[in-house]
Amino acid sequence: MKRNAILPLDAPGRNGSAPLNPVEVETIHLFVQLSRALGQPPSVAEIYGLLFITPLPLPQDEFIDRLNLSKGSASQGLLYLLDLGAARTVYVAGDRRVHYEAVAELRNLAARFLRQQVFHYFEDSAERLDRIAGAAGKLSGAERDHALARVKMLKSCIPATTARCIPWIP
Amino acid sequence: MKRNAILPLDAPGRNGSAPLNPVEVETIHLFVQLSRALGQPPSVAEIYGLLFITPLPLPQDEFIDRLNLSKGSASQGLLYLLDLGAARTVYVAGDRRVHYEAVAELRNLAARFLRQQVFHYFEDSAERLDRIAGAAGKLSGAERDHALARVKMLKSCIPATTARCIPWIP
DNA sequence: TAATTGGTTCATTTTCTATTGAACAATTCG
DNA sequence: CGAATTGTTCAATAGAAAATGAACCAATTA
Repeated sequence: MKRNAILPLDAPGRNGSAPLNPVEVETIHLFVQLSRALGQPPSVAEIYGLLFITPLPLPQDEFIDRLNLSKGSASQGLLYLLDLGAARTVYVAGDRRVHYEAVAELRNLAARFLRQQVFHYFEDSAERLDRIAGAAGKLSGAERDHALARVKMLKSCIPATTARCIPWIP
Repeated sequence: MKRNAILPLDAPGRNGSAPLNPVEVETIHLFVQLSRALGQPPSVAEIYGLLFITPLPLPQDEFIDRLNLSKGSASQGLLYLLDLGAARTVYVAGDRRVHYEAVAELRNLAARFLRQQVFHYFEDSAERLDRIAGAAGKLSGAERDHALARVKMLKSCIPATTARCIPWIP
């Protein structure tokens, strides 16, 4: 059976792991909400939320136990956050496990997110617009004029938008 | 059976409706791509794409026939676009059917989209942040300090982001 | 008034996405 | 070496989201 993706207020804390306190619950809830706006999976939001509010680096087990996640979700979610630049690994002496902490430079994070998750889809749009313009040349009068005007509109809009949204940092 | 959501290059054109020409196909494809980035349903993107590239107002039937959509999808999609402000209705003399045309002021459209579909999720975030800060006060030293710092960080970031993204128009 | 047309709604079905957990490295420990 | 620990991968599955189409309403027409 699948776990309840909604907040595990009653996290069992199988091992020695404490159940989530109210601050943690609310913070995680906030990020889950955010994730819906941004179209990211809730499990990833839960992981980032806990990372974000916890002052110490956490190992993978901690997420599995306290958030009641499967091994797979925890592993994948953490790798995803690393790739996104939203988490980094930390060395902890005397512990073989990899520990993670949140990257909390939210500005850079947002920029990276937009690039990787949103504007990625626009990469070939310029090329496609050229193809459309080419094909539009072969249409009859009114249709052609309208199509060319539309292409022009998109051409001026799409790159402008990406440029305007990411002036901060690579 | 369900229709193929991927581009109906071979649209049958049941009635007198012409199959999609290359310009239309490519334009629709572009908007479908865009819709993935923005988390909107493909059928809505198809509808908007056809609206956007067609010089004349179109009635609902046109979408059903040419995009091979179900009645329900066409109706819902068009209502959704109206609500979003991405389409408007047009009166066409001698035709009882409602006709639609694209609202192509892309700048305003983007602003409206962000407000309705993205920032809507942040509405109660300030309230939640206050609650988190309240609960954080009851934690022990280091945890409390960290939590309060995090809340502060979010408080300065979230409203700033929404303000920065929507300086253009209501 | 009955039949037709244009349109919406919503329960069901289909498709897609996220999550799970077992199988599989790779490393360290005894 | 064999057992235990840590972590990843991926096929199977549960759940969420989108699309369908039949039932319905309202307006028009014959």
